[in-house]
Amino acid sequence: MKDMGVTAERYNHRETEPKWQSFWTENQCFEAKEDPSRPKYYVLEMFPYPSGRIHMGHVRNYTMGDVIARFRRACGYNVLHPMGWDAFGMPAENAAIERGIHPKGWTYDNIATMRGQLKSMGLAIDWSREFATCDPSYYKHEQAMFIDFITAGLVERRVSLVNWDPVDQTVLANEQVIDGKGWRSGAVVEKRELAQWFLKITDYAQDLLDALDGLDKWPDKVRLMQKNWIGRSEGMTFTFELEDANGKKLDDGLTVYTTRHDTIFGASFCAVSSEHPLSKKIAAHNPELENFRKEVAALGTSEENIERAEKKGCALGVFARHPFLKDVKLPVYAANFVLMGYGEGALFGCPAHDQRDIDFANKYHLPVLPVVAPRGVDVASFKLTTEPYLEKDGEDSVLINSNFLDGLTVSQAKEEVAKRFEATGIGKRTVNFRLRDWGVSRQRYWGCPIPVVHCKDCGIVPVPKSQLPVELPEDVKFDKPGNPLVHHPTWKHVNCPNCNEAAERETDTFDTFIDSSWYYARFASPHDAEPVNPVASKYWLPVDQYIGGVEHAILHLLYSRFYARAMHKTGHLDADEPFASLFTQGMVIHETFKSASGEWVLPSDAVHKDGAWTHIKTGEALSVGGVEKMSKSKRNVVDPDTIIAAYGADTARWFMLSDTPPERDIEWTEAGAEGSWRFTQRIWRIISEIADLPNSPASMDQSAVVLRRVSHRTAVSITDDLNNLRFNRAISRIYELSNAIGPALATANKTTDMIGALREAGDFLVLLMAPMMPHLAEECWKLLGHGEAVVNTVWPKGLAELTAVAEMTLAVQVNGKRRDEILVPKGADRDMIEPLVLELESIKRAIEGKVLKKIIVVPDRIVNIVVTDE
RNA sequence: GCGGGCGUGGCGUAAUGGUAGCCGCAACGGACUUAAAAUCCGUUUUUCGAAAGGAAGUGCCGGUUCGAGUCCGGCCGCCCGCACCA
Repeated sequence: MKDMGVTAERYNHRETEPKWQSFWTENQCFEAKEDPSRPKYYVLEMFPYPSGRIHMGHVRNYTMGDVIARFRRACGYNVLHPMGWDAFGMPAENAAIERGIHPKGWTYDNIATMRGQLKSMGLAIDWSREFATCDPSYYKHEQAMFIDFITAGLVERRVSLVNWDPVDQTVLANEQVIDGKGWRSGAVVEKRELAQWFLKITDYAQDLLDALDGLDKWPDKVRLMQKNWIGRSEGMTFTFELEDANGKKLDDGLTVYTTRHDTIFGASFCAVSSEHPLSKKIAAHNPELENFRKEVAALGTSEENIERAEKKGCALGVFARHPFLKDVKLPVYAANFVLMGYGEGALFGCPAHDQRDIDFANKYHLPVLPVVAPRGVDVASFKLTTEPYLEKDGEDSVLINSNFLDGLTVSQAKEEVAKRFEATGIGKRTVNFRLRDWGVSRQRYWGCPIPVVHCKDCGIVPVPKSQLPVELPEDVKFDKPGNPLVHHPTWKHVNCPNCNEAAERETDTFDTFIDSSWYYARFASPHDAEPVNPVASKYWLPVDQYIGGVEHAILHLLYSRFYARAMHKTGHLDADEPFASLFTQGMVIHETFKSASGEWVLPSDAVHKDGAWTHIKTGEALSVGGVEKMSKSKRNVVDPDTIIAAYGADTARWFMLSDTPPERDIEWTEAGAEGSWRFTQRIWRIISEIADLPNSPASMDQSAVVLRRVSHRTAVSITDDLNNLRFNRAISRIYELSNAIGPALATANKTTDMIGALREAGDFLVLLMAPMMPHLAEECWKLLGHGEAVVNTVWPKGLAELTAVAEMTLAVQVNGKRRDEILVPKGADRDMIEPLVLELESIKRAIEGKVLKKIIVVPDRIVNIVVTDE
């Protein structure tokens, strides 16, 4: 180990930080090895997309993970803290299209830059496990597992409706469709049917829902969001008989899904999706309906449009027979609000008890018959016109106008209808989920190739595992719209692995969410020949603490949970849940400024003068925008490199952890950063002064005990705070400890015992802050004369004799209002306390002339004297 | 529309149902300095008071409790998620 050459003159982060980073690397401090004799701790932050440079959000995220990693390590855990790159995706391809750079070069260049930036933060990461998802050595396992998924029945290929950009020749995600137009091309987006690959996540809908209960270390909010997303509902599917306008029975029936079978007597129409087979069939010889279908398709898929669109329908000219009332016929419409993808793509409308149905009924002059009403209401006069009656929680409602259901409650009526449907065989109880199967095909180059071959004789043939990976060709051009893999002269032409005849590769690539659905497991054995090594994964998994943005609450986290189950089923993993504990951190936000002309102005160019903001150069008046998430477009981004260069990584880390609770948005301020920087200097001064003191043992002498108590109690509370990810509290405890050391240092005549306490306090201060400011801690530790590095030093424990409390100050209240306080031994009981408080002058005054009712004594908490006026 | 969360000094925040405002930022006063910066010491919820000492106070109204920032009910405001899911 080389001499680190510490001097006490100044703290120079520019020299110190790289020095200790090299030290940690050279000594392989953070390289994790399986060791069954020690408890493991796997801490993981959501890995970054290599977009170019790290931003403050990364700094915050990785600092939190790093504090946990270093803290757990000091506590004796065998810590795994890896880093990698979510490296496939559209921005690389866009860079290629816009600037003629190859996606691969662009991506790996970005990775190199960002790796350097992350290293400058001094993260305790095992870099030997690093990989990028665009490495063929990673995605080949993804391909192999996909083939296993096919064998296991977890994959389906089917035609589905997609948003198609006719100019860019590609499928767009819903978020990429803006006002019905492609976000890049501006072309009007079409709906098109394409054969797509799907992963059957719906097979696990119930399990994914049920298992949420066991994820008790996940935020309730995320669990609830997933629950709503899975969207389980219990209802019935049943079939109406259909007839034409002349009353002639048709061969087809109409099967609908409903959760409100109790309202069947209030039904006044049926509606099907315009994509429903019945609608398509009739449209073939009904031009009006065909026009309607086109109109619905042209509306696009943007949610905004859907929300604004008027409820519209087109009569099909057929009628559904009411299942219980043989003379009642319900007109059937194709309607723009019926989703083909949910239930049966068909429903019956009960206008009296559904807002959407009543809107539709009013438009097409259909009856509105209430069938549920508050118990005791006058049935004859209970009428509804524009607002449906919706039963509220706890309200006592019963069925009316409903034949054999009259007088039953909603749940009784549901049960009765269900029994009758089941008895006659026209319907059955059904559970439906909102969750859709996961479409994983993307018509993109920069993604993992889907490892199948299309053979005109053999059909779809998986690529044999021995031929994996199916590597992306590098010699592609982006001169034409669409997927370059389709235009590549040779790549897609292969022989069928089955019959050896000429065949074609699948040119679609995987959704990048697949890449990020199992990377955490690959980190357990990143160089293994199998996707996941069973011994390593058994030891390291699940991830003990996962940290990332709440924006991934649904997709990434749900896909990962599904993927673990799919890997379990195919023998790749021995667990179902990837992340035992989840933490979602807040964003980094910053003030914004706008010029009179409406242009965003850099916050660093805004100066506050005489109560108004002006531009530092032009003097132009500026308006203050909101405090918002850092974004390039609003020009309120702060570059971590600049901050680290100016103040050092420790200051940046400290600021990202302090003041604001980690789950909330934190505002970046220059003043806050300077405050953090000043504190690093203050620590350095304090430690330098302590280091100049002679060596002296910590004793229990009275002059030492006061400070020693602070040190030891701080250790206890910081341990608790870090175990619970309350970084902001841990930091305020560090401030308190340094505030206690300052005055003690300033005392002119220090006893030997006091010096011992000070030296101990210095040690505690350094060790306790080390997870947050690791470089400064190492430098201080060295300065204090310790031979071993902080990184190899165990976490300090508070001694019981110093953390124990002997005396307590209890508040003394009169009628709940604080009047005085009293110092008593810990555990003092009523008999001891009562006489004491009644002797207090302030209490005597407060209860004078009143009648004493009782005295509440809660030992070690409070005393409350209850008095009345008479 | 449905679901969830949050309202505490000038600001960020703290407070197992038990002395509201720890800690930080900012501001102000003082020390050091030729001066400034840095540093150190102090003040800083509002209000009455010279002081001692009072009074009010955690968005608003009510409830439970000896005691409510915290629990319950109802409003008001802000934020987030989902959104034609039959």
